[in-house]
Amino acid sequence: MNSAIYLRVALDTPLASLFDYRFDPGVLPPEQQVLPQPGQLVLVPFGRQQVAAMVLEVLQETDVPPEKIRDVLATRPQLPALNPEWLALAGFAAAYYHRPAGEVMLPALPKNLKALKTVALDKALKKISKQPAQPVWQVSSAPVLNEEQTAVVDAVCQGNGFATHLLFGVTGSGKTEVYLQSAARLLAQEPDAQILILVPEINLTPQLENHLRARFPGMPVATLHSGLSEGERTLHWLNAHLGHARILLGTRLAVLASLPKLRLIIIDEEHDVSYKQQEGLRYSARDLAIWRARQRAIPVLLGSATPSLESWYAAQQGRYQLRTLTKRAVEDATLPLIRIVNLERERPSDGLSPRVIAAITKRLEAGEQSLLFLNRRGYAPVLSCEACGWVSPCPRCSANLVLHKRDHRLRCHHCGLEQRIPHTCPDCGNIDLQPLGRGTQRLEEVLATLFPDARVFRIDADSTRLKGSAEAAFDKVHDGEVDILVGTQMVAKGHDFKRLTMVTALNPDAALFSQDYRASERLFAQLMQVAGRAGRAGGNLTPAEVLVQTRYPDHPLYHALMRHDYPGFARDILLERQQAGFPPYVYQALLRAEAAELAQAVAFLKEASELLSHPQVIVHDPVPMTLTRLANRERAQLLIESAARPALQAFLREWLPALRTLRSRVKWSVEVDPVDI
DNA sequence: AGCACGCCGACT
DNA sequence: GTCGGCGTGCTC
Repeated sequence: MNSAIYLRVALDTPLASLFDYRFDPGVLPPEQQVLPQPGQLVLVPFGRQQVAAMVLEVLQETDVPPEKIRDVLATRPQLPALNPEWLALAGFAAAYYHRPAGEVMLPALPKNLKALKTVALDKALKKISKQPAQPVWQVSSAPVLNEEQTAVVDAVCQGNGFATHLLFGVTGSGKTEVYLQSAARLLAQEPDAQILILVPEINLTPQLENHLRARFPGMPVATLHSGLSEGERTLHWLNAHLGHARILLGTRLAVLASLPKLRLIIIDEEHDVSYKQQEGLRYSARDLAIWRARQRAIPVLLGSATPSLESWYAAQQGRYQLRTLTKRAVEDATLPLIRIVNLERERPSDGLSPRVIAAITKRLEAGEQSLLFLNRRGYAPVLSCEACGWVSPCPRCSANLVLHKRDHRLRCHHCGLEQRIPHTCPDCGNIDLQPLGRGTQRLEEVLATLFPDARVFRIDADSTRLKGSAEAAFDKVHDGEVDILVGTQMVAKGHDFKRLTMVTALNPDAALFSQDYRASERLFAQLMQVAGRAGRAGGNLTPAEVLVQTRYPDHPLYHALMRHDYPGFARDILLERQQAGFPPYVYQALLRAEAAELAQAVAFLKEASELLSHPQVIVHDPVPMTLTRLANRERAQLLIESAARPALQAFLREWLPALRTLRSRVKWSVEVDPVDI
């Protein structure tokens, strides 16, 4: 007879299996002797480490040989179990992206819950127990919605069960107000409902949080994003988990938060690439959010001025409900006039065409702001030797080192390598090395020379490296201490600059002919978004103007942009995608391999590609990645496609275990629904 | 992934 | 004679 009890747990390890441990209350302190339930955390020995584990099953017996079985070290009875719905969500994510369940579940929990010591957890729980049980909140006065907005709020709130609403509206059409009033109505109707609001990058878009706090005084709002301290993260996560927080505002990682009373999910800027995790578990927060809404039979509201083509296509097919806002909701505000500057005719000097210089001058005279958008940081993308053609290569990557003049460095934007700037050409000894091309630092320098009395300011990843400095930089622009703002895509997001009436995209052409078929979709979204920075306030200002400098003035993308015609652009691109057999008309997965030698990586992929076939799945030939060498590793990839998602999934379920049996020194990984190919 | 164990080259 | 290179194997 054997009366032992076993717990089957998930661990944060790449190993595909679950692990069984003996639960022996006799070895535990009295308060930890109660049997843990599925969804609860325990601590277990694993190898020579002690790790947190998620309980998935309580077992009376186990197949694991007795000599291997070890005892649970500690339990966490003070932490209520994650509910079966959450376990199912994490389980789905693990299965869909083909990673072990523990690799999804455990990283989704705050570190303080997983630590050996419980002091931080207990402290947070104590703090929460002192919060008012029934917080009193109200709704401060809200703008009256127009008809279109009202219809969306009605549809979202009155709908029964699961529905995906795609809220399509240009910048300034009042999407935020739809979010706020949908939230207000549901929270008023249901005393314990919770709402999840996802935003791309909370650090760059603090405005929604400010709006929420202003609109709902007293409302328990929790936030989750990478900028929180561990203490804050624990507190906010627990408030969501225990049902106290009524609104959870967060970045993509918040999609895996525990929200037992979740009633509505809102995804702002749903097309934004930052919803896709790009390392570790490469999940799409948008896709998981939609799965989660379906699971709970609740509505999900996706908002964008330039929806992802996946979402737009789903709306065309009727899988999503398209809700369009056609009017600018802000009084007086009009769409900015977008004009093309033909660089073949209007010759630029130092990257600035005469028309752009005139437009800046006009804003300076009017005391208004200009924004110059250049998606390339650093001083110049390469340093070159005109004598022999040498162009500052990165010794570790198949890329060039970028000149950062101010800190006298050459820097690789891919692997982070830094070098001093050489005085002579390493190849031929020539002393005349020239910066080639233009980055934001050089543009800043050019503008300072051209407009000596103007206050020129740059915002990019380099100028905002320190914590909090991005916010300070944006404040400076808001406070009118800047006349000409130079920025990368960082400035395209979220911020409304009240006195900004001119925006120029300096050099957007590169994306038109990129290898990556998604580049034009991203470019259109980016230009629409950056154009939306101009002229949001209306009033007594110069009419807003957006200039796009290009050598391809007849490109259809720019023509659609001038017409503010996302639907037209999307129609063209979808047709191209359909003809070329690209997503959303096919489903893809990518097998990536890296090794010291490219041939090893390719050989591994070749062998992998011959391992298995499936009638509905196409396995392409291995190819080197666009950036073949990264940090001295040679990389190649293999594309797998199918017109049917279940077929692709079935193939991967069989194929990946077989790949693991190929004993190879090559490091490999699989990505489902890749965005960068 | 960690973290062992394990067998071959350059140092005190 | 040891320190340490990373190949191979295991983690309930």
